[in-house]
Amino acid sequence: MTAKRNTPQKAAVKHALGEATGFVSAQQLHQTLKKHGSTIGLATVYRTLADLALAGEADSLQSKEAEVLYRACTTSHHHHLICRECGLTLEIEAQKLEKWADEVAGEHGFASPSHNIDIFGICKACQSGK
Amino acid sequence: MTAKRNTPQKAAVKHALGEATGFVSAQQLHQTLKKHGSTIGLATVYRTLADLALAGEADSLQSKEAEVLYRACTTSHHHHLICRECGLTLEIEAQKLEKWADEVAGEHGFASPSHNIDIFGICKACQSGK
DNA sequence: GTCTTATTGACAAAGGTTCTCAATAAGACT
DNA sequence: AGTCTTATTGAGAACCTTTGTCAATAAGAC
Repeated sequence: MTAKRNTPQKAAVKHALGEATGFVSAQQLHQTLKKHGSTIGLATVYRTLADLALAGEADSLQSKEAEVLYRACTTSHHHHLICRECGLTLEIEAQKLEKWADEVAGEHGFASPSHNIDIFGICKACQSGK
Repeated sequence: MTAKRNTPQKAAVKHALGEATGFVSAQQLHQTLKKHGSTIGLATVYRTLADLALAGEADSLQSKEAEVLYRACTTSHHHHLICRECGLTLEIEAQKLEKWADEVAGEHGFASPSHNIDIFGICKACQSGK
């Protein structure tokens, strides 16, 4: 069996991802880690994030600037409400929505439906903040 | 005022985008255009597509492979049901959904809500086809 | 402690996209 | 038609994120 090993690097990435508020890029995480004294390599950050995303311990999201953003999250299926200014992220559930999406797919004869649903806006703090 | 000019290149990109079924990448469009004898530059294709997207004459979408896909579309707001196999794309409307997304944003104090909603699946043809 | 091998980190590709800039040509004005 | 201004083009370089390479390291098992 593929024996996974626990390394300080993986723990560091996990921790840094947990500390971050909202979504962060692999590059940002790498910078943060180095700033805190780590000598971790960029490739390792990418590899670890990909693993976490695969394991369902992190959510990934394509930003408009063509980079992938990650965020620590619960493993259950959910969507996001994201502030365009500060990156604040709320997890939202939507049973109705899941059902709706699957229904629409079914109506048109599509099998194995999946979906991308993310809502963006400006959060309260950023509206009043400046 | 910024005076836009009408060039054969822009017309060519528009036309090629209209001919394409489903979403295509800038690179694909560029290949297609060259295959048809055009000497258009890659940068021009990118620029034109960005303009079209801005003008609401084309829809853009981030693929999983980190490239941006474009598609000619009606200017009204809508979402997509996309086949993962062949790229067949249906435009779908969802008044309820729009309302729901805005409500969720409002409930959490978010202003200027917008959203990304795309549904993926395997279309009928691809299910039976092979 | 020793051994095996998953993992690391530095660097080098590999994409997609944007920038640069001289050359071209669209539209306006005669 | 001819001239002028300047938006636009095309070729390539530059940029950025991401993935691959590979010798060196160290985690876990014995």
